[in-house]
Amino acid sequence: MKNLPLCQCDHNHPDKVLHTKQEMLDDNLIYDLSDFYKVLGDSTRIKILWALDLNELCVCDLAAALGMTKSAISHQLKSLKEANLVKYRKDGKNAFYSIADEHVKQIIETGLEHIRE
Amino acid sequence: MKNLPLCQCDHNHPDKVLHTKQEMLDDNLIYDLSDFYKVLGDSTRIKILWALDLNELCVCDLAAALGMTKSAISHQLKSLKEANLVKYRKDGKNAFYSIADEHVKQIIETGLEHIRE
DNA sequence: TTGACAATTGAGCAATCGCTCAACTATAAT
DNA sequence: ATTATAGTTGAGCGATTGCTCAATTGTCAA
Repeated sequence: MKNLPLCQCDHNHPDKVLHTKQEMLDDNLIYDLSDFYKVLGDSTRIKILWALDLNELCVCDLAAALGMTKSAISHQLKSLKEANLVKYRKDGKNAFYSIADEHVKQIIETGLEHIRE
Repeated sequence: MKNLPLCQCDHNHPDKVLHTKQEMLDDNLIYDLSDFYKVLGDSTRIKILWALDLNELCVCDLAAALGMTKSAISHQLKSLKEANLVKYRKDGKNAFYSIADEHVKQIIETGLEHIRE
């Protein structure tokens, strides 16, 4: 049997379907939210956040601590900066990165809580 | 100048680098955590979670409410199930999905709080 | 001014992701 | 038994992702 392009079964629970449609989050908010979690959905970026939660670090130190190239770290820091998860200050040749706000730690803690069941 | 395979500058702040290495989360925990957030990093899955937070729904209702195919929804439900974000009960031909636990709503709320600054 | 180094950036590539499509299973009604 | 429908699954595709590599910028020291 062919799979129709759109499900035809909202005669099943039309009230629920309608209710869900009406209460659905705004599309832009959905995209912002999933984009935000997408940034957290990478092991390198989690490591960076964890490291920066311990202390402020320059790109070079981060690369050394994580055993990765400065380039790779810098690329990921860009994502984290755009998501307002980290901030930085320039000091001479160095760029010192740190956690943007206390939210971040809370979010990581909640995630850890969930996976630990 | 060539980019060396590993950063050589831990003569910069060797104490910080060492401290970061020592306090780094266990690798498996890092992977589990990023995998968990990866699941939340998709707009379709966020919509599904939001919908299921409103009321229990079958695959067909979800597909109707989100304007997607049953197949697409079913694939995503599989990810959500594996991440312990949703659970389901069978009733005749239907599979009714719902939110696995109260954690999920809290995680979404925290995310929303962050993106709203 | 020159050279060294921290950091950023863009192109490119392999791997992963989310969807479609088609086939399939399972249950219910006739 | 046959038919219809709910749901699952695997292959395959186009798009995205995370890294490497090379080039570049900016700052400091000689």
